[in-house]
Amino acid sequence: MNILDKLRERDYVEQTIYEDKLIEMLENENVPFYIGIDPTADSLHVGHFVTLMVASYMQKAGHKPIILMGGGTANIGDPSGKTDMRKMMSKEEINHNVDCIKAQVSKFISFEGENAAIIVNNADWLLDLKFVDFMREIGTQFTVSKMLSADCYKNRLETGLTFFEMGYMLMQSYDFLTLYNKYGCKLQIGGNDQWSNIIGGVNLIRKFGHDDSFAFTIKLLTNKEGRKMGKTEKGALWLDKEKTTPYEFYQYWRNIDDKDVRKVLSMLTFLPMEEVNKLTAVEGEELNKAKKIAAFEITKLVHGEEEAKKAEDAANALFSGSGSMENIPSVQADDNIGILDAIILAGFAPSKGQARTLIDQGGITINDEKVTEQNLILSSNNFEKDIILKKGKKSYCKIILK
RNA sequence: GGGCAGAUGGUCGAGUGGUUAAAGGCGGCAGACUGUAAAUCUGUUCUCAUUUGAGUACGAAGGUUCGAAUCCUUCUCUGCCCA
Repeated sequence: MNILDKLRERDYVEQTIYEDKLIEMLENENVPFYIGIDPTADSLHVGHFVTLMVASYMQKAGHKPIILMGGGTANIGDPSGKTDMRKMMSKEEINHNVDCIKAQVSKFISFEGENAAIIVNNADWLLDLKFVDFMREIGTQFTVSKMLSADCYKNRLETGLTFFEMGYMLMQSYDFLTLYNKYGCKLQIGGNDQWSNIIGGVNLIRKFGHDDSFAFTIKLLTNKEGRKMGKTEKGALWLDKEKTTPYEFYQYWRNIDDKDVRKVLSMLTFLPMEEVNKLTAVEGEELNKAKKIAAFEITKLVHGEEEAKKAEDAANALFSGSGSMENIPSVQADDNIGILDAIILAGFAPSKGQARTLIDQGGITINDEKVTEQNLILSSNNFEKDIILKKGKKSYCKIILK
């Protein structure tokens, strides 16, 4: 089975271009390919996860990943955020982010060995561009009428399309061209929302007389309602364990909709498809098994086996009473802390007002007893040293009195 | 450059001088039901204090008024039309 079919089997692939030639090339040579990541934060989130999975499969199939950091494009900001143009990020900031991201990327792809991945930054070539030269060399290769026929611009036409947004396509295309020339990069892989920008690059290379530039896009990870997965009340689901704890991360996948289990098993784990099929062949309550495995496997990929086990252990302890209480999320608190402050400390509410609401609504329990008293003081005289604070049905936090 | 329209809470979107901390939808959270699922129903959803209370808030800054998201002035931004 060729790699593209393999990716298709796992439902990663959305669109391809020049597919026959692409398959032929992938079968016959080791192809340098690139994925782009904007270093706008010091951690990746679930949105990047799928792309990294694909990159990983590609590397295992013998192809060389090039990770393109959008240090140049991150400078000016994302055109889709209309209201606030992103602040200029300093070089230090970007470098810091690149370092953090690299550590996360290494969990999926290898920077060693024969087809070791490399990281490049498009700031290296974009920031020094001369406008007129760029327009003459690259700008002449694009026709506005063609660009406007792309869906992504068509929609924007009514709400206001800036020149910058159109220029974004040129820059991304130029990235591909540069990587082609510098590293022999022949394939770009990206999210399907990037389709227009991606084929811009493919065609640009072809206009300069080469016929071996290719691309395919990856399906966005969405839930059954078509909404992007990985959104939580606290914002994005980060891959950094400081930002999203492994326990929270595990719980997110443990709680997904029945209808999405198959998708995450296939797209976010390396489990063989036969196993995925077997796991998801059942219905109803039985699917919980598949969810547990999905949660474990996905957490293991991102945080390592040890953290995944801890998260699983904590879940068992809290939900089925079988694991040890050792690994459940916990915070230290001063003795004689008020219940409201404890709730905030545990991260269950951002303000006392909301903590009160939670108590009023009967959503808070301590050691399985419902809390009704807002002025309750947690002191070591009345309680054990460790107190299990619970919000709602599935948020737990161990309060450790100092 | 000229004309017109608009900017409201996490989001969408009502509201045109006073019971407006601002309808309704979505989203979030909690309760019931359940499988740590979905659907459904109920409650809740600015901050602080909590018996009544106070403070902020309707793009920004001023002003009119006993009283403004609502009226006036200037500014910023966005869209549409004409050039």
